[in-house]
Amino acid sequence: MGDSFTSLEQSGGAGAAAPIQRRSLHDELTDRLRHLIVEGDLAPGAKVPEKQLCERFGVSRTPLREALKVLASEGLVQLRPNRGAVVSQITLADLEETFPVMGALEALSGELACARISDREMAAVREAHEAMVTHYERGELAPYFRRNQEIHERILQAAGNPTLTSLHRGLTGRVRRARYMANMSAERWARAVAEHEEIIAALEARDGPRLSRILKDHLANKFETVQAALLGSD
Amino acid sequence: MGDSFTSLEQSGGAGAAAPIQRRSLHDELTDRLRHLIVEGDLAPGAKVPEKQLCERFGVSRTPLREALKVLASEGLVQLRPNRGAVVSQITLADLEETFPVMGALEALSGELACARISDREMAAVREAHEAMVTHYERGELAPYFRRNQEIHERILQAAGNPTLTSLHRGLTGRVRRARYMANMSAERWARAVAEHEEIIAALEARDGPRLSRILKDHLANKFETVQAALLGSD
DNA sequence: ATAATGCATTATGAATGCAATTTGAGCTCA
DNA sequence: TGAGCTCAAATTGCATTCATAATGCATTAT
Repeated sequence: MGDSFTSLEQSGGAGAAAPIQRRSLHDELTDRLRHLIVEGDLAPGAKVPEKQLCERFGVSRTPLREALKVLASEGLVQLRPNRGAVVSQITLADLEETFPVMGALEALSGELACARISDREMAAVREAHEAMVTHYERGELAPYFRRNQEIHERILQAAGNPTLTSLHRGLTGRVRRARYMANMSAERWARAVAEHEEIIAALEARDGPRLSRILKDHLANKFETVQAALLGSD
Repeated sequence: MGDSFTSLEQSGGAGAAAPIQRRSLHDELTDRLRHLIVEGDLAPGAKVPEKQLCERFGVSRTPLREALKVLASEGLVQLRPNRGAVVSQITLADLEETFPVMGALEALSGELACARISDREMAAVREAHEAMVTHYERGELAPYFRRNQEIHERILQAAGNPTLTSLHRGLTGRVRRARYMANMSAERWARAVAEHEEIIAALEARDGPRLSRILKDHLANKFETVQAALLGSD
């Protein structure tokens, strides 16, 4: 899947000699649609009306349909022959099978990161962690989640395995759509922060196996949190 | 891998009541092209000539191009703006980052399988294992590999996690193209078989953590085998 | 002879057109 | 009333067409 995530890297401070950035429409559209879906602007279960979207983006159906095929291969939409695309629902069962996989991937990322992380990267993780804790103490949920996510992304980055990053990113996209974060109990939140303290400690100690274990458990706990939030019983 | 067998299933013994199999062209094409690439009929690095393929399959460029977009998102081809698609090369570095991820996924599959595998599934795995050992003893490489693969597929199946299966399948497709299996030393082969004995033992004992560890190591060793084969030094 | 330039050919990206399928409003008839 | 049918409108899948960029080749200049 997403070996197509290098968008940030390319635009680096190159001067006038840099190759002109030319993106194809379908590529651009794929990103835009993915964004619409992951961010919930297109509700799960909703039909994806080709015509409307074409008008909205000012393109013809061809590139839009190409984009839909790609999103279907990522599992974000489902294509029903002759009946158009629908934004795929994300069920509790989906999450139940997604989280262990994310756990396995993050565990690996932790192990690899311990072996390869640079001091600079470590400092960035630590900084994100401290910012996250501050947000936690202030009860700022959204910024907390952003920092939280940043930490996991930085660890993945430090692992230096694009395949791993790309698979993880795909799963994150799916999960993100569940929008569970609204209600998380104080207890669970505290526990998550405590786990993050452990993550940082293991990473600073470059203790791969330990970080691996912690991350796996962290994801398992996160799933329980999500489950509780979705069941509305926590 | 598995996606390449779906062509058989369709025509299989489905009864008259089975829903009529209506696949869209782009879907069918995606599978066919993927097959061509994974099986090496389209060589890595080769350009993908739209026109020729259109004639070959008797379709217009639209569905073919849709299929190419999907394959690009799977990493099997690269789309160069305005310059067409090329079958992506698989380098040693690619394998080096792919195998740990496969290892993590297989490790998870082992853990899940231990918790969920049925007696019937276990019997099938054991049967495949015994057949594989027989092929090993007879020095029949290709059938050995088929059975080998079957075992890992069955374990994945028993894990009951489609997301996991799907990610693993994607990586298998990439790796398969390396075509390393031709030359494997007697020593490495023996070791692989010994590891498989351990796999079966752990699975029969339903010892998830142990199977997990074995599978991870198994994949790491497999990577070494591949590496040795590709470097021609073993 | 070699390298650079301009032009014709070809391939690609996207829009449009058309046939097939689905959808659903209105109608029939129990 | 409502279950089933009919047919028009809308939607979809694919083919075709059109515009633009890349490639190959002959020509020219050095």
